[in-house]
Amino acid sequence: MTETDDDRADAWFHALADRTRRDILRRVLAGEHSVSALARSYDMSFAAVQKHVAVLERAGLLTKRRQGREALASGDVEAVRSVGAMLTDLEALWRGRISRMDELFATPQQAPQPPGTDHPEEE
Amino acid sequence: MTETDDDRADAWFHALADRTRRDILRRVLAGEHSVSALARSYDMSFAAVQKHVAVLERAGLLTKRRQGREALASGDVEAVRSVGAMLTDLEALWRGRISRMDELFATPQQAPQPPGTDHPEEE
DNA sequence: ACAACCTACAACCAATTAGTTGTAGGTTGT
DNA sequence: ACAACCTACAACTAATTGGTTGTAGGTTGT
Repeated sequence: MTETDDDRADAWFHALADRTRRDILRRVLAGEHSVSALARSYDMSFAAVQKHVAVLERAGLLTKRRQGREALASGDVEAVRSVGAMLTDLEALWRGRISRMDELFATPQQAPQPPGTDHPEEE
Repeated sequence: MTETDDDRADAWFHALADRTRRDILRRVLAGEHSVSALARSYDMSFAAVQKHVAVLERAGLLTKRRQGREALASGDVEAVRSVGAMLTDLEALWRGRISRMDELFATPQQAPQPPGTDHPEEE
């Protein structure tokens, strides 16, 4: 699998960066809804809503199960918690200045790291 | 001022939906960095990094202050917390779904809810 | 004064996105 | 069987995005 953490985070935040999708997510977290029931709630075509649902599904923020002719969508609260955890990690960075400490202690010369984690000079 | 909550949330999540911007945010949460210092950390043009910083700034996730010829960027942890709070609200919606299921089992008869009487807290 | 540096912004390009309409296939009730 | 319904996906368009290069103005050190 080539799915990196960054890929997952990209998908999460991209999915959340649209108010219609956030609203859909709210509804399916509160309870199961069929795609067509969701579509009736918005002033756009069924296909458009279906695409939004697909984006949320690809990001892992909701799951669908098939019941007869309907596709019932349900929010995945664990995924939502994972996104929240990412932000908590950001807060921790702020609190602890972890990045700066790494630089000061762990790198006598320079740091070999994933894409562009060079040392940012003195200021 | 016509900045709605949705506009703000759109900007937040859009800004976070790019791995370069998330990395920049990590750095400036850990400590102040000049734009050019940031730019040196990534394999792209200065202008590209500057645009990413501008996106984060417009979203309110970082602030810049001018010192001499440098623009020093610093992460705004309060904004990060606000984003986290949005996700917590989403979780609360999900918890409400469980409460309603409880209600369903608990009250086979009638269920006109007197507002805010009970507050089932469990996970 | 002047070269080196830092920032800002415009103009452009390729790729992606959010919407549309249209078509096709599976499910349900009569 | 058939009409009504639900879903999926393709094809298209307009707008946005993430990158580029180029230009211009302010700051610093010699």
